[in-house]
Amino acid sequence: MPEILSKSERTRQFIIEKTAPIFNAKGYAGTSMSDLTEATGLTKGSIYGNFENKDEVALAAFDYNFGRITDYMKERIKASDNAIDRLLTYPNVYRNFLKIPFLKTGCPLLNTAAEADDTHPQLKKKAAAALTFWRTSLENQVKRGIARNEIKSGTDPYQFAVILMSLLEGAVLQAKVTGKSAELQVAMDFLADLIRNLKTTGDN
Amino acid sequence: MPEILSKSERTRQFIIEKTAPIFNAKGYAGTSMSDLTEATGLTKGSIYGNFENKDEVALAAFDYNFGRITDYMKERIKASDNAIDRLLTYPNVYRNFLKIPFLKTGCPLLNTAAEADDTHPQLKKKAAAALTFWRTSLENQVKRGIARNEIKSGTDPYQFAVILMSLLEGAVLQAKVTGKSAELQVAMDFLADLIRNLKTTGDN
DNA sequence: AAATAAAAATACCGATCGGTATAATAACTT
DNA sequence: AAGTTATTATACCGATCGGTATTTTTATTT
Repeated sequence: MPEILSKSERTRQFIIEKTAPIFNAKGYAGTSMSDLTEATGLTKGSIYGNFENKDEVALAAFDYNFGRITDYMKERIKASDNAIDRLLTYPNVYRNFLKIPFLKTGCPLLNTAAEADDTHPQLKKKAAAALTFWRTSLENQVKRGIARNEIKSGTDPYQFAVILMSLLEGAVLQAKVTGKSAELQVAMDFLADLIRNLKTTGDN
Repeated sequence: MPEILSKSERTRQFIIEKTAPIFNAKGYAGTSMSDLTEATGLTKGSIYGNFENKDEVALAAFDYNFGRITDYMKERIKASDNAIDRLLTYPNVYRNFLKIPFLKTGCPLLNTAAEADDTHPQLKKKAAAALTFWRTSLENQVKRGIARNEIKSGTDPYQFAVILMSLLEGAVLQAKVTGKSAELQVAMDFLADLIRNLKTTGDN
């Protein structure tokens, strides 16, 4: 485990960070190698010295983009100590989706899934894995809430996770294309109510 | 109003019908002029004789794709005579989304909105208009249901429309990328319950 | 500091991109 | 059926596409 990152490791990371927003905004097909050289200030020789081809940059960029939003959420979720408040982090954060700087170009999962499902098997696979990862994480949050008697025992973790994700992604899609967050507010209000209804009643 | 379509009008329509699925599958940036000549069997000269440029074909293709799903739903909705059953048409149809032939390449609204929001102002505008059209249509269905005393008077048409659309689009996104319709089933079950809960109780 | 290894820049490749004159052909009009 | 108009095919344009071999520069090791 190197204390100091080698030049190539640093450059590789630099390329990913600089190009990830471009891939998210323009998509895989819409992003060209010259977009990448422009965004990084590097030459094609340098980029191809660190990545095999455009695909490899795109795949790394997706991981980076998804990792960023995952970290962002994780950070905010752990600020709460009970299952209901933790779940409420999702509507609370996504309510302001359009104003979160690194999400200005949209949800990487949404963008990548929509583009890649019929065109790019490798990206599709990554998007599918990210979706499963997210869903499993939500399911675990619900399960833990049930175990700690904070969430009603009858709650179906899988169903709840799918509903939450559908509401988030569907509302983000609408907000992004209309430019308004009214849809986001209404959907997040609804989701917040759903979550609060998971709460165990005082008795039992 | 011509009884007989001119050659160019027929060719124009032919081009739209043949290329619309390609645009939906590959997106605007991912679809090339040679994709269009290949799909139609025509030459570039012919296509450019009927359309100004690639943009114009793409815009017409979007209208065609969106019109198709709109007609498809309208046909099925009008088979029911009360507001609840009419609304239930959405979960009933979308439950089988992956198996509906002309939707194999996904929801045109979802695909176009996701790609165009940061890249193609004209397509974005069309997607936004389609979204508003759909939402208004849903709102009117709810309002009519309230007027006819089939839907609870307290129901918020705007909120309901946004929730329904979010659940549909969000679930379709998940189903398309995972290749399974389990998410679709679960989300559509939930939506169907939501709709049934709009029903007026016997008393009032 | 010199030698060596690694990384980045340059210059180039063939292929494809969207688009356009122009020529050939087919459709309409009389 | 002949003449005219509209439509389609051919052949080509410069620009850009993703990618690579080679040289120059920069890191790293000795």
